[in-house]
Amino acid sequence: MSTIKDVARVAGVSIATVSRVINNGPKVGDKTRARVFSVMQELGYTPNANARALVTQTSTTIGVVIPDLTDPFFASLANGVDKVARANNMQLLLSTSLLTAESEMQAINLLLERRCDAFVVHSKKLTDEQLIDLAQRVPGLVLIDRQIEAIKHKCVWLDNAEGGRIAARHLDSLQHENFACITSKYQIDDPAVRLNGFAKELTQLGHHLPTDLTIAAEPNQQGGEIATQQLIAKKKPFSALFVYNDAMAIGAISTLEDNGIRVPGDVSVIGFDDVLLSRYSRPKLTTLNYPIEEMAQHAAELALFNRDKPNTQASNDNFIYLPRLVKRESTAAYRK
Amino acid sequence: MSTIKDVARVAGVSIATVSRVINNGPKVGDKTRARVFSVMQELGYTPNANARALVTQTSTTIGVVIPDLTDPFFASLANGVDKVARANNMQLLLSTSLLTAESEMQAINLLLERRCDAFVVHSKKLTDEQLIDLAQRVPGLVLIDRQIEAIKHKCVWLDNAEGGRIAARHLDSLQHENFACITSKYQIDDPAVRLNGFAKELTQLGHHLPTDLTIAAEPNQQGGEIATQQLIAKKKPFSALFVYNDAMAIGAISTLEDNGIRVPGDVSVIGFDDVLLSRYSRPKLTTLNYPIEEMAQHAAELALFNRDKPNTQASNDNFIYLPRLVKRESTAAYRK
DNA sequence: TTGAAAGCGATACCAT
DNA sequence: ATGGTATCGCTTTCAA
Repeated sequence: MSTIKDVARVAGVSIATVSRVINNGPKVGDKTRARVFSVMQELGYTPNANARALVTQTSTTIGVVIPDLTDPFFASLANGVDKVARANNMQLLLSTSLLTAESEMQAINLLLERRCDAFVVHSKKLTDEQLIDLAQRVPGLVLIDRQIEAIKHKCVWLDNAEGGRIAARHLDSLQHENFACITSKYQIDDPAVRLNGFAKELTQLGHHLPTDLTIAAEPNQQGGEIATQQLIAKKKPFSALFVYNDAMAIGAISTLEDNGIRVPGDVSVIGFDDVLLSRYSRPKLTTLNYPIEEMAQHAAELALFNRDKPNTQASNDNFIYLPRLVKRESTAAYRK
Repeated sequence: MSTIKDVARVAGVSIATVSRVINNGPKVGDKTRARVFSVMQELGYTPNANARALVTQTSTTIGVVIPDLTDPFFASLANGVDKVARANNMQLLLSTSLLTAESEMQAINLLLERRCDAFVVHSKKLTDEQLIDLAQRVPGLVLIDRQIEAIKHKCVWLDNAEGGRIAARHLDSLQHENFACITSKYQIDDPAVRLNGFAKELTQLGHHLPTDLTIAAEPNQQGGEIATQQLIAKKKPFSALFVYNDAMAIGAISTLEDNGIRVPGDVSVIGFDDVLLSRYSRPKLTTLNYPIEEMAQHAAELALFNRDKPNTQASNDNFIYLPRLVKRESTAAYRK
């Protein structure tokens, strides 16, 4: 692969001049510029971004840490960051973190070594302390889907509790009286927060969520199916079901219908996340929209901004997003 | 951010020694090694991957070009490459190409500038000539989902025609006699090849695919719905429907059922791709599995291999994958 | 076992 | 308008 020196030699100019041509620098003679260009073409010259990063101290990359690309939720997250990268002529460096704290840390370290200009990190396993330490050392680092008070100006997150409350209000407004709930068995605290918001608001509204009608399962379709079977087995009446996420909700619906329970005729079901799936299901799922792509864009822009500005952490900003109710077909008014 | 010099200075050794410690080099005194390590810790030293890439001439990155991350198909592709990257202690550099030839080329160029060690490129817009030229210049470049004879040892692709044939055989084996088809209106040639394989095989089997029962639409759920409406409007009988992809197939099913046509009772529907969706739909979709993640892994490994080996292009290898029929619930035997 | 120094491929400042 | 050169942070001989 040819270098700037090769181009300079063939074109009969200095590397300084070639550099100017590459970067559309000022003051280059028209003839010279043309000649250099044609040599670049001829040699198939491509500037070396690593060398450039070394001297300019900017890598024009944004790093993203997510557990896994195949989850559409994280793919949307990455996509949001990619949009910002494109808009700034930068590129996405992806670091998947799988499930352990160790690999989350390693994923971040790899990005650090690349000297990314900005970092959007989704971490559930690292401790608050580890992340605070990191955030302090790295200006352009922003956490997404995590709320840490000490560095809240570097956290972009969703108000999960409010999501639970919105669901409660929605079902209440449909005159439901008997509630049930399916949650995730993984304690990464989102499930608990959502459920808590839901239960509290229900109480506020004068209802009651029976503890034995709250089932935890794997947060996927099959988990939803299993949890629903357990729910049905309780033989206690319920007409409104709040489910941890859309995949589980779809599983729940299919099990309900397999048992002759109509949705939303007999039971209203509400999911969470508003992933693609929810629009394809039948009945189409009522759910809470999680604007992850928008949040990711915001996080990326914030990270980029922080990198340039020194410590603006005096800022009192709070980057909380609210889930939005998307009424589709799986919830309806209660019929006695 | 501290550099190797800082570490050397504080530790009272030369940068050469620090370098040896970083890379677990041989011949370093135990005391020295320990001291250097502790200084690295103390200073929060992180080696600069760009500088390292410059001198070693390897970036330990694999570049991927895909149109868009939000399409689960491409997310799976990227995930396959990421697996290989992880396995080799490398990282994923992502370059999204959107839709135009220009931006596809630009996406590739950006990766070239980064001096990725390997490249997995999904390109539908660039010409054969452009890609051949590229493949010749860049040893570690492999095309995925594209078949170009001149560089077939650098192409990993799926036999779409065979997919069509498999679908035809499946529906024939279920005693169907009247066929219809929904295809994509975008001529990136996959649709035509699939359809062609389907129609040809049908003819082989003594059937006939009426041209007016072949409808083209947008390759998404809504497109599937619209096409199905048009199909129904023809008022010609059909009991077997081959659809370009799963999203369209799910749209087709919902429109059929909205019109009182049961799936698979009245009409059998078969999709293509086997994306997540197909397992969540009701009835669960019979489809053709497109092993894109596996193909992507293969492509990445091939790219890595080619980078090391010089020109092994004399190799007569052919990297064709076959789609696999996944029977679920949307197809059934024809009932008169 | 350790250090000095060349060099990777660019940029940018200082001359001319 | 153009060239010379120090420099970015690191690896890697070659000497000591």
